[in-house]
Amino acid sequence: MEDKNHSHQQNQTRNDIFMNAARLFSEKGYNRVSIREICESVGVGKPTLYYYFKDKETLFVQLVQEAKSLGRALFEEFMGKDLSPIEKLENILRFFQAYVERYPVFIRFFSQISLMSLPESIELQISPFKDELLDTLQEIVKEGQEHGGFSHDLDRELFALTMLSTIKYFLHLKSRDSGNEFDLAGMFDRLLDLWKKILLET
Amino acid sequence: MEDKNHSHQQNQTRNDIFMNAARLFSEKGYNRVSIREICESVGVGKPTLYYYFKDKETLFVQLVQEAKSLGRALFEEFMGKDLSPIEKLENILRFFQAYVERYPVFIRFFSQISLMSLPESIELQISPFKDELLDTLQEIVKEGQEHGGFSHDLDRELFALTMLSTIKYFLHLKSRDSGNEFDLAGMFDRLLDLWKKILLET
Amino acid sequence: MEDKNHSHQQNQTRNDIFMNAARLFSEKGYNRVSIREICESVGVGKPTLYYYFKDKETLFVQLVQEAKSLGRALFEEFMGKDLSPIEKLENILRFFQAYVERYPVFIRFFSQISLMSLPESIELQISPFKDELLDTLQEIVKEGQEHGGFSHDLDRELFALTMLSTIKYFLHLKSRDSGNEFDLAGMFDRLLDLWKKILLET
Amino acid sequence: MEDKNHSHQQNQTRNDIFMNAARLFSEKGYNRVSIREICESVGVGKPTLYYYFKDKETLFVQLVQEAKSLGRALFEEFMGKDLSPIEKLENILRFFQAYVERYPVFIRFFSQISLMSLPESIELQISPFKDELLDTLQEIVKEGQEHGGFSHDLDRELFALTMLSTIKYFLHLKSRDSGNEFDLAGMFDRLLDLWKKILLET
DNA sequence: AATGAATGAGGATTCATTCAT
DNA sequence: AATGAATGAATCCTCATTCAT
Repeated sequence: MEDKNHSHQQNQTRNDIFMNAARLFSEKGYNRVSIREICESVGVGKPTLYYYFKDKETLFVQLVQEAKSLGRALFEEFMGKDLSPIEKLENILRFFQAYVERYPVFIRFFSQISLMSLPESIELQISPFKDELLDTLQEIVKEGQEHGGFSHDLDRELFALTMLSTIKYFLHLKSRDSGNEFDLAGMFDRLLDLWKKILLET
Repeated sequence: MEDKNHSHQQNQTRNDIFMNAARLFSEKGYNRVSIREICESVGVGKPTLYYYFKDKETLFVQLVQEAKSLGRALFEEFMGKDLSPIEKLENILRFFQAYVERYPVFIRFFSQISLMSLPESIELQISPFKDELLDTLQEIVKEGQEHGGFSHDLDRELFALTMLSTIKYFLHLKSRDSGNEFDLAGMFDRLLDLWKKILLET
Repeated sequence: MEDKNHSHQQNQTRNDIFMNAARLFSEKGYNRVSIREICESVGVGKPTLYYYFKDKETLFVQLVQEAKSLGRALFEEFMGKDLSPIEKLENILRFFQAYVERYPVFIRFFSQISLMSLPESIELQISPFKDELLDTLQEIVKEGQEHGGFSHDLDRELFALTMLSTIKYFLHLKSRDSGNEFDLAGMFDRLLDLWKKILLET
Repeated sequence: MEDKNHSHQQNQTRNDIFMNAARLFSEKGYNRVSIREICESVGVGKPTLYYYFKDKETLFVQLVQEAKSLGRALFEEFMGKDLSPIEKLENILRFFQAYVERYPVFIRFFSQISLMSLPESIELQISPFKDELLDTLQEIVKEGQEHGGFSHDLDRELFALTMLSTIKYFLHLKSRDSGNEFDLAGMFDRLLDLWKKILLET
């Protein structure tokens, strides 16, 4: 039990740094958050941060990886095997909703990443991740066209891109919505209706 | 004559600073471009920059305003009075194409703006501009539904948003496309086809 | 039994720190070796080092004293009572050869000491040791002049200094000779020949 | 005239930094002198130093080059063409005396260089300089043996090394002699006498 | 005997900005 | 209209050292 406590305490500081950094980065971007600022927000000295993270860059990259990893894990929960294409699209939107609710800090952080002006060294480490979602969306549409009743004369690639950009835009809006006025769930419902109308031919 | 020369020279330096700053900001973001870097790229001393621009912030804001203003002027050229809704949508895409071709630096800069992590002070000055385009798009769709043959049971607001985010996303991709491999014109053609198919009911 | 083991283990760690510190200091100088570096090279935590040594300074000074003390012990082996002055000179060179072979780390360390830029506090503790060798050399030459057949009109003090600086220079060269290309023994033989030629008048 | 003043003022600060840095480095070694310390000793802010010198390393390397270059220039003055080997040796010693008198700061700095523990990057830039003097000394002895009446059965290489190390040792002593108690000139006179006695066979 | 976690002080360097000229 | 020189404040990061366990 003592061991657990110990290990818990250990992770506590590290986690505090982690979460505060995520929040600050998502609020102000990489360059405008200083190590000092992070440390002050946590209430530790600078060397403590450097005890847990090699440097600012590493901290940031680990943050990205963590956000991705949590996202992927959550995504799995929503991606059952035997779903119809429409259900899959629905679940993708539900997944983002859930992500937003469960990790509000990370979604802001995550939705900002692609938009931040980052040091080149970081971009290189992050870029490989980019837009697996686009592939997923395309495949769903393809599947839908093949045996899901989706309209055949629809530009598959382009429509997937449209869906992707819209989702991202909504997440972007939500992440900037400090007063919780933006009803993401409602917007996603309407979005799904729109997609259905477009995709399903009569 | 001397005066003119003088004044021309004056504008020349100012303009050099302006354009180099635009290029650098669009390439690397606000925070990662230093005054020194801008001055070196122009070949003048730092006080020269401060002679023309109050400070870094002012330089940036003026840049935004200039890009907006040029954009608006160009937009007028494409927005004739007696156009059908579809033609209007087509022209909006043509306008962006033209903007990209005519002001390649500014489009990159402009497309970065919303994405940059900016000091709060700047954010406040810029935000009022945001997304007049969304209104325009909504009105076109509305007009189309009223007397343009557009599908009536389409979520107007949402579809406009979809269009907006897709355009932005394409401009974003184009602005990051260093090797000129991204065929914006072709994509816009396909996009217009897609929109037509969706909007025009049979 | 357990106690002995215990105590042995204790000395082992202490000794590991000691030797690694000696090596690192001799390779890079006092300031450029960090406590972290020493600890990492040994594979212990920093507090362990501080358990055995009060601080960096103390560690260094103890290192100097140890090197000196080992040197002195070895020196005694080479300084028999009934040696002729020439034999004494020869044995001094042999002593340094032996020191180099037996304590390669310490000789590097030792030869660096006088050259390192050290904190004042350390300098004060070390300086008293300086150059007992010079006195020894002078006395040998004096003895040789008095009843060893050494040339009488030789500047005793100065020649001793010449001998000292040459020995030191050779040790310095040897200590920097990573590839083991420098033949110290051979050089010392030649050096002894030279000295004989100079000291012994025909 | 104004221009000269201007340029003088300009060089004044730079030179102040230069000389203070030389003094501090020679007193305490590279690592233990901080940029802050140099700036405080001159009375300027840190950015001023960085205005004149790229970084600490560059400052140091330029210092070395300057000391070397001044040394070489002075050396030329002492190395006439038609000198006898003995006169050449004498002049080498006189040259060092002159150097010490004319550039007391630099001699300390210069004599310390080889002894300092420097960052590897600096050592690489400096090492090419090493010990042209040894070659010079060897050639003089060779010349003396061939037609200067120097003893033929003297180990040429070794004796040159002996001379070199002794000179260096004296300069080292002088550079550490804060109270000006060490009579370098007198020592050099005695040294020359010793060398003559050894080199010139009867 | 040894450790994980934390610290305060200080390191070199760069920033946007301004002065006198 | 333009410059060389200077600055205060901030940047990221590392140091030797220590506390509680």
